[in-house]
Amino acid sequence: MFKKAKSNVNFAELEKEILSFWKTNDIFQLSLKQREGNEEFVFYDGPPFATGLPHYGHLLAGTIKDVVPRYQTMCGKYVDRVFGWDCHGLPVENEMEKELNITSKHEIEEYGVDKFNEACRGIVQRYTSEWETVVKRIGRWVDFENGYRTMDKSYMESIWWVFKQLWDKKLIYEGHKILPYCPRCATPLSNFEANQGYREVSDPSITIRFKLKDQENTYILAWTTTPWTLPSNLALALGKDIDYVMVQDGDEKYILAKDRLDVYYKKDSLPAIIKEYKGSELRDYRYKPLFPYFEELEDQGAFKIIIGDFVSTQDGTGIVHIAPGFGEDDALAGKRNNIPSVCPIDAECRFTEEIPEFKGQFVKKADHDIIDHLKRKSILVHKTKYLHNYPHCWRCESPLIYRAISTWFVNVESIKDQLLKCNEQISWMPAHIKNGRFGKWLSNAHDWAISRNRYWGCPLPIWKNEDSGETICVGSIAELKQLSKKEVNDIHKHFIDYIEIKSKSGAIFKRVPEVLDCWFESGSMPYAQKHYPFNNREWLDSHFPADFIAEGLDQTRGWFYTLVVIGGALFEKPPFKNVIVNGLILAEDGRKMSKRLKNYPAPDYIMDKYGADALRLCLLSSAVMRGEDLRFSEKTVKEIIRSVMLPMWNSYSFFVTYAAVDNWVPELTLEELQENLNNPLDHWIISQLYKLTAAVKLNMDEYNLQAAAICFAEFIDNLTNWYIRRSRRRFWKSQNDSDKNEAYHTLYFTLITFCKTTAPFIPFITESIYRNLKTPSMPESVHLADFPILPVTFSDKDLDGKMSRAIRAVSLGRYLRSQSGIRTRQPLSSVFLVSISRDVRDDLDSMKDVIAEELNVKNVVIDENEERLVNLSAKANFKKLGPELGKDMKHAASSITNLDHLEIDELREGKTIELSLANETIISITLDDIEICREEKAGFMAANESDITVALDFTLTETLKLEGFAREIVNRIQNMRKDLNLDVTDRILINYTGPIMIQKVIHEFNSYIMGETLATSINKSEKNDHMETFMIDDHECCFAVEKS
RNA sequence: GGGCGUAUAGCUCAGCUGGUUAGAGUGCGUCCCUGAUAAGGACGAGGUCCCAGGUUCAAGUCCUGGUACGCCCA
Repeated sequence: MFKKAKSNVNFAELEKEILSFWKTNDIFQLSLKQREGNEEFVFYDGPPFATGLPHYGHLLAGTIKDVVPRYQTMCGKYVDRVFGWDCHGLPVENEMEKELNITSKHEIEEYGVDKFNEACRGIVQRYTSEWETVVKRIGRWVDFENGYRTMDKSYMESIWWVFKQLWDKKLIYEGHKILPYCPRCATPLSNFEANQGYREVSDPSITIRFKLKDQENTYILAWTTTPWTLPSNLALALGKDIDYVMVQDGDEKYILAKDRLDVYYKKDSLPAIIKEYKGSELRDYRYKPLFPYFEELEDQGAFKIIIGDFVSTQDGTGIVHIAPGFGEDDALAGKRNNIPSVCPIDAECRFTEEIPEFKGQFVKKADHDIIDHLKRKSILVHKTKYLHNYPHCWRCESPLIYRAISTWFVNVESIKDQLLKCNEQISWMPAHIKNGRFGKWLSNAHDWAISRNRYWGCPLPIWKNEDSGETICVGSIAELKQLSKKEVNDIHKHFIDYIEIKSKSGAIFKRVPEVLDCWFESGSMPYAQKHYPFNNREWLDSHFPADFIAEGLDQTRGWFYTLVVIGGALFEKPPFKNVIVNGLILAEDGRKMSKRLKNYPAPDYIMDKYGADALRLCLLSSAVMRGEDLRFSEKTVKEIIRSVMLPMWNSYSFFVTYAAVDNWVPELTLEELQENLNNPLDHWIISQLYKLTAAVKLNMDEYNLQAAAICFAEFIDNLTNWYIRRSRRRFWKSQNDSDKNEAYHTLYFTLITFCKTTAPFIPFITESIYRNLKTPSMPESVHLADFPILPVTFSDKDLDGKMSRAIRAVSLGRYLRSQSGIRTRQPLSSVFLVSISRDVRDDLDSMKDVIAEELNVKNVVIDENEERLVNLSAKANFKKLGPELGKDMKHAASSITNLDHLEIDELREGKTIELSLANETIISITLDDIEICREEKAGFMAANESDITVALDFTLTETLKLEGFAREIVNRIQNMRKDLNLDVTDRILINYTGPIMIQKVIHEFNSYIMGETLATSINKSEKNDHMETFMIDDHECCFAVEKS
């Protein structure tokens, strides 16, 4: 016996009950246990930063990370799901600094690195309970208890192992490189960190003049947006093929790009051009340094004109000031031209004593003073503001400085081919990421700067002898113990910086101060999460690469990249086989979601109001599953409630209502049922069910979650608005005949199978429905069931076609009724279904009953003589004729349009017709070469769509009219039943008053009315207060209904 | 400046390898139906398929060049 379902369901409440059911009964654990020993489906969970609360992006990725494992589990796989936390790095340090009211590295060291790091350790778990709450609320099943943390000793030791592997493969080196550097955090950032903070800023844009040596009053005009780099200027770069001019401006001569003249001079006062050159002609010209600080470097090749391919005439003067210590182009050009490099700034980007005039000033702040200085010396010729995108520190928002830094690198460029090969083996969703965004990024990969001059992170396991520069790389804690002869329990910076290694010769090695980029740590996750290879040595053989990972588009240069670099370098394999890359969730206004702007509804609010299922399905049905942006709005969640959740619930509620009335229980299996189906409606919905399950499986196996999810609404629509609508009466028949039993079975299995199919997507509502519908022999949770794979014999394409023709005929009939103004409740004598096609006629004939009932007509007349109702014309079949005729196509099309009725008939009889075209070509055509168009004849009540024409006989006989009245009366009484909240099985007593006409109807259709409304009596009485008054056509009548 | 993606109805989006009235849902208007439904059905209005060239008998679809937006990198 099934419990009745609440008709006013509250999904959020229902979900909370399900959550507690899962928890109490340990369903997640059971779902794993049930598959123990089966083939594994390996999933890696990318660790979020342990600081900050989860937002929609996390919910989205979390949903994907839930749907796929649930599906794979239902398909029989064992899917371990372990949560992870990214605990190290600047995000945490930053949070701690704020809390300690500290703003510089200097202050951290004063405070004490040990205290600082321990404080960091203390706060990383601050939000874990909030995370757990939200992740669980959205319905995600994942193991929190055994989650990995990048700060755990075991995890860190594996990182050392990874590092040592790279070291042994000679993929780690120390180098100087121009890197984005945060002056506040006093650390270089990786390039992909730098770009997280691009923002439009206004910088000074100045043009300055460099006096050429050996030439009277002649200046080169150069341009820069970083005045503070001018003291470090060591060269000027020109484009080889760019045209430059020397112009006379008063007493002075200036050199600049020809294309830039009109920017510096007004059109009507262009200066005289004295000379023109290509850039290459000016190579090696020498100029006088602007500042005296590095004058001596002239002997080493500085202060001359060089050629650079990066020079353009887009901005400035077409002449670029080169400070090799402060720009990637600059450094490279300097190296090529044997120009030395200077970098006169300290760790916090303040000028050193090399620049005495500005010593101690933060470089960006010194811009102003430097400009002033240049002005006084008459070096400055032009000054304005320049708006451009400039990178900022992604944590503290300081503008970054590009500067030469000593850094440890992974030599990614040397293994690039390897990595590209790995990428070939990865299947990306959406596919274009593979050779697009990710592939392109990989082919342009630079060496990866992995050291950070910070504190809270996994230390680089490198010990260095200051004098000789020799280095030792340590690959494990045991190795460190052995080399140092010290006890080691924790390998965070503040524990191991004091540990020294003494070589046999007595040389002392000290650890280098840097810690690792936290992306190196998360990229080591496949190994470190299980403390590989120190533990679980064999584990990796069967758990690498992962079958599946999923993260956002922003991880292209993040986790996806670091996983591939490390996996590729270590094992020459891609670390994952399939990846879903989700897009960004934007606010409804198309902008980023912003707490400050409050331009989006909080996830809690959405889940409390509509439930997690609706939110999940809303996300899963959208193109955000294919890496596109989603404008999220409450409306789209509501739409899911309307189109899927409610109709699904109502179908279920309908079923249990009647099953309870009849005490119905299933006796057959799905297979037995399928073999014994008689009613075409049942056959049809089972066939639709087959189509649904097959489509969901196909799309899930291709990781196309969106395509799978959008199938649900269509199925639900077919179920509610055709199957149940047309089958409704089959459930009321008072006797348990076999058709009724068949209907019950069909709807029952349809609901259960639908639940199983959609359970990975909407785990709550499906669980709730399934739990009520299941028989004792079925698993206690839908998530312990197998994903339904229906035998192909369930599919009946023939019937699908028949039904869709019937639906089309009905829709045409409804159209005719709406045109004529005769409502469906008014029975009509006949509908004419006309088609020239025998197949169509046969199909419609087999669906006669369904059509008659739906259109409320007494007779269905099938006919082939469509020409009585429609005019025929012909149109070329472009797809077929186009390739054959080529240029003649246009002429043929117009000749075909002119075919008359008789010619069309000839073609339909199978004859071939010769057409002579306007250009005198003769072609012969058959029926296949044309498409027949039909247009309803004026004056006839007919409607046509392709090969079906429908006409209705609108003649109303007295009997039909009376029956129409009877149905009106039934309708009014049913509405009253509903208003009284009567149960579907309640019997009623009817009293009425009305004119003679109504009395006649009630007399004649007495048993019909009573049967339809479950009335035990219907009596004429005096009008009283309990009665409701209705107008039926022009007849006023009153009814009173009470429960008998 | 470069890479990748997107651009179709008021809104959210479908549209397969090019084929002739460009679709759905929602919103709006009118009508209809209801022993499950918070629903449902029918019809109507609403489109220079971002722009400009090109290829082709035929372009929303392919090519080239632009524009706008998003993300990423300089």
